[in-house]
Amino acid sequence: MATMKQNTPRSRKVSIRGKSRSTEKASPAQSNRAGRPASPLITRDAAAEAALSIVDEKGLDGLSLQAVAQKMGVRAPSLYYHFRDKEELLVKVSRLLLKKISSERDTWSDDWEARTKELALATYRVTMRHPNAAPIALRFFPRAVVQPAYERTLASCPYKPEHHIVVLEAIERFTFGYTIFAAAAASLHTPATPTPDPETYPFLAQALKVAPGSDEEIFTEALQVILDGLRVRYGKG
Amino acid sequence: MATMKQNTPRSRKVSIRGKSRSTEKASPAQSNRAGRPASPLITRDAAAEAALSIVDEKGLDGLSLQAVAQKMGVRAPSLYYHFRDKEELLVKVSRLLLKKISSERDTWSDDWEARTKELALATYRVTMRHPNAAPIALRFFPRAVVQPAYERTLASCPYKPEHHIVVLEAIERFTFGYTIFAAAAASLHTPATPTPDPETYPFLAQALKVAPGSDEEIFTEALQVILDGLRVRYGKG
DNA sequence: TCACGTTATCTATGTATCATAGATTTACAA
DNA sequence: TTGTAAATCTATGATACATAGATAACGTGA
Repeated sequence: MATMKQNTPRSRKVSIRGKSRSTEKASPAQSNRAGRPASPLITRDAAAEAALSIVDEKGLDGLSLQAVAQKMGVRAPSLYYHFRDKEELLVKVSRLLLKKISSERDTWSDDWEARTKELALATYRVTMRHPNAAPIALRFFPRAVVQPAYERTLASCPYKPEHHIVVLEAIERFTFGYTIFAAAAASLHTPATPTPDPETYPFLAQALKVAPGSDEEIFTEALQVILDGLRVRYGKG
Repeated sequence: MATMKQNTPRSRKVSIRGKSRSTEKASPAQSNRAGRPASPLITRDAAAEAALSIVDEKGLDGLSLQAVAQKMGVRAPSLYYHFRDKEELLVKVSRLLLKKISSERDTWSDDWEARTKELALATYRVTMRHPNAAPIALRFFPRAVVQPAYERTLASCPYKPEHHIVVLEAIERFTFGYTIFAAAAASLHTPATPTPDPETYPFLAQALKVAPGSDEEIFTEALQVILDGLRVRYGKG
């Protein structure tokens, strides 16, 4: 029996293993043998983080379970102990993105319009930091998760209840839609927007020439258009 | 020589082959032997149509080249004679969708705002007829193809050139973004929007109860919010 | 302290899909 | 009539998702 424990003490072995595995390329030999490790190598959160970073680096097509496993220093099938299938991992990634959005600020305004702008901008910024992951967020968008946020929004909404759905949908879908669209354009695989030929497309060419500031400024400005529109159309004081 | 033409005339054979192949499940034996057919069995357009119908029926995950080939009564590798890879087929599908949008109406208004609304609504309607295909349109959105349409829009745009980009982006991204978001919600894989518990989410529950009409009406209304916003913010008469 | 069930990984394998290579047959032009 | 190009096929390879079963450490109760 004592001979069974012949190898180096557990704690040491664990730390070595953990260390080498956290490096970029993981250990060259990946792992030695099967069996339960001293402490778990995989958590759902860590797997989601690994997946997100792979998507950031190599795009959606580069996201294989093997790549995730390699980044974590484990073998691909081990992930199935923590996730039913790949889709479940992607769901976790989409929630991770939502979490990043809500923690983009630590305080949020009380004023409805200010708060709305803050939330929209946070969504835009976080997504544009992970443009390749935007389609994941779109596909697995967890409606249930955002309900509390929407409830809070409506609670301080200055417009009449019969307009609430339009207000909510207009802002939500504009924000996510605009952002996802912008992310798709910034992502891989999308043909770059061609510079319009001034001869053929004089208005387009001119519009681009005198366009204001950054993409984010354009987003903010477009959002303001919606907020102005709501005020005009649904009253307020 | 005459003996070589022993079999039934070409035209007949073709029609038989074409007929059996155009049926839902294609011919049971799929095909008999290799070699160039009397007339081509595959066209790029037909393949895109087949792919779209498969996506409509079985979702994006159900879209395999084998499924497309089966629907056309051919073998999967034959598609590679017409497309470099699967992606090229998807590009074709995204153009097919754009084509359906522009042919949704046969006449378009001259008035800028009316025309804008028509185009947005056409986009919404066509996309919602193919919600599973929306991610394809998003991913392979052919910017170059829509440039002429945007040029036309700007040509009659009542606002100043320095606002053109915001106007264009606000409307384009709202339209596509809103639509794609709505499509994603209507598509497979998305957890159904949970009905909010009136106890926990009183505002949300109330908002849904007094919500106006159909989804399309909400979209139209939200679009009008933007158009109103543009008018307030950027003048006009 | 030991034995045993549980936990968390592994290896090995199966299956599906994209993609390529090369064979096969027809059309068409010289 | 004959040869070259066109358009399909079969056969095969590579890769990714997924499952099955083996393996080893943990933890708990006797």
